[in-house]
Amino acid sequence: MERRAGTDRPLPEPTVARLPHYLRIAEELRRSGLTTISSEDLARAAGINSAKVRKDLSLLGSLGTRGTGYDTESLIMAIDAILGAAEDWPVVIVGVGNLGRALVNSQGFFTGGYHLVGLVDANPALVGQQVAGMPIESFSELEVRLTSPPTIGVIATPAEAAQEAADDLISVGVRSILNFAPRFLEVPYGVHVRYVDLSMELQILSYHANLRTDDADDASVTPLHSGVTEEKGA
Amino acid sequence: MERRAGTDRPLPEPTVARLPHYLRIAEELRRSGLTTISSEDLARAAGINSAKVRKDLSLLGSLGTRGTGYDTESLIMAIDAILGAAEDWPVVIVGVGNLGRALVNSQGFFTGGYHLVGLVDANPALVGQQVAGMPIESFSELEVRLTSPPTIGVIATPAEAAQEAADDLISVGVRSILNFAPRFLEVPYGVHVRYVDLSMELQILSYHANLRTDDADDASVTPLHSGVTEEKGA
DNA sequence: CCGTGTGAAATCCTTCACAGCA
DNA sequence: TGCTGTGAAGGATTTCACACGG
Repeated sequence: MERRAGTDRPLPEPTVARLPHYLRIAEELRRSGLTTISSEDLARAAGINSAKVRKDLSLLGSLGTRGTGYDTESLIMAIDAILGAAEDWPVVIVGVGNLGRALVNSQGFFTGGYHLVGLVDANPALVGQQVAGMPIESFSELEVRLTSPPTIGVIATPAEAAQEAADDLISVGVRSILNFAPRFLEVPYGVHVRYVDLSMELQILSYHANLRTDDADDASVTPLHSGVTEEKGA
Repeated sequence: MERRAGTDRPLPEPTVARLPHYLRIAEELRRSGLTTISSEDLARAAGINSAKVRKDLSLLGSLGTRGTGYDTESLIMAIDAILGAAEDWPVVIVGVGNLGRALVNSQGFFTGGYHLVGLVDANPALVGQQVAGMPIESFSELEVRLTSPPTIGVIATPAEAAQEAADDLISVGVRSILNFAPRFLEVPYGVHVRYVDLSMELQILSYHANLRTDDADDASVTPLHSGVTEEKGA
């Protein structure tokens, strides 16, 4: 395995969060048959400014051609390489309620680079049922069945069950967790957690709605993904 | 309507994004019967550091008591006031696929301050069906029925339909949009958009998994919510 | 004595602006 | 000439560290 191009130090998180956007846009371009794109156009499509695009992409190496722009194909390959999108990572979902089911059935969720290898629920009434062809198991069943640890664990349980789900996932070797439960997770050093909290998103939006109510008018737009990130470990 | 306490200028976005966490933690404390909490403990529960907590809360006014900490009840009231969580905002969901259904049925999504006033889908086959007691409508039906604009619009359509959904929502007066579709939305000045992109979350996580593969070990934890935000308007 | 509130320092990210290559 | 790559400037947020009030 080669190291990636220009950089050696880890990319800034904001940059990492934008890479999937660039990737998606580039893939769309490819479908449209376009072979190059300028930072200006990429920026427009992503809703950001072109300097940010250039800075981000320059961190992946020298992908562009002066006077021309970025080659669609090279862009896709470079971002794929960084995000590991070529790897087809195994994913386990814990918690098969409304959200868990929606994720399993959702078109886009497992697009490109991810496949479901397990569906776990603590409710014995659900164990044994099938969702989209995948049987629901207890955690111990999963543990016995899997030969290698899933790369990513998705927690879609109620808040009360989230910490235990995390502990279980970590015990089978998961080091990256996507947590939909409204709970902060305590995890050991080296484990990565991302939080997606749907009700919180509404609250953040209503802050702005509320501003407009009190005040005159406000006028900013919050874009592309939310994101609080806490450093654990160090 | 009174203005809020200490501040007059809008809060920094990272602070706004953390307020819902503090709110949730404070509500839990209240259920546990605790009446005060220190910035240190709050920080631990939120997975951040205490200076950040104090800075954030100081922006809402002087809520704490030196030597003691923050009063749970005052904290809740202050954050509720800022987030408009006492208002019970009307919400419309566009796109009743897997995700849309999951949101409608999801416990936490409409907790505290939000209620569903409309469910829209462009698919005529779905219009007329009921989901959790709410009938699915076409957009024009919604438009005719509503007397006042919903505060928040949630887009849970496929990517191709997202821009049109946004345009429709804006045409009925929505100024805050939560977009689950993997598409950047073009919106006029003054409209707020937040993006939640599930497949993107996996990609961001696998970046870190990929790092661990190439390198030795990495050890950061990405916390509380992701977030890219683009400034539109100004 | 304890823990908040807060200037000041440090860090991180974004934006500018332009040199340099195609 | 056009557009990338990038030092340098600017802005924003986090963290430090400590004075002050309870």
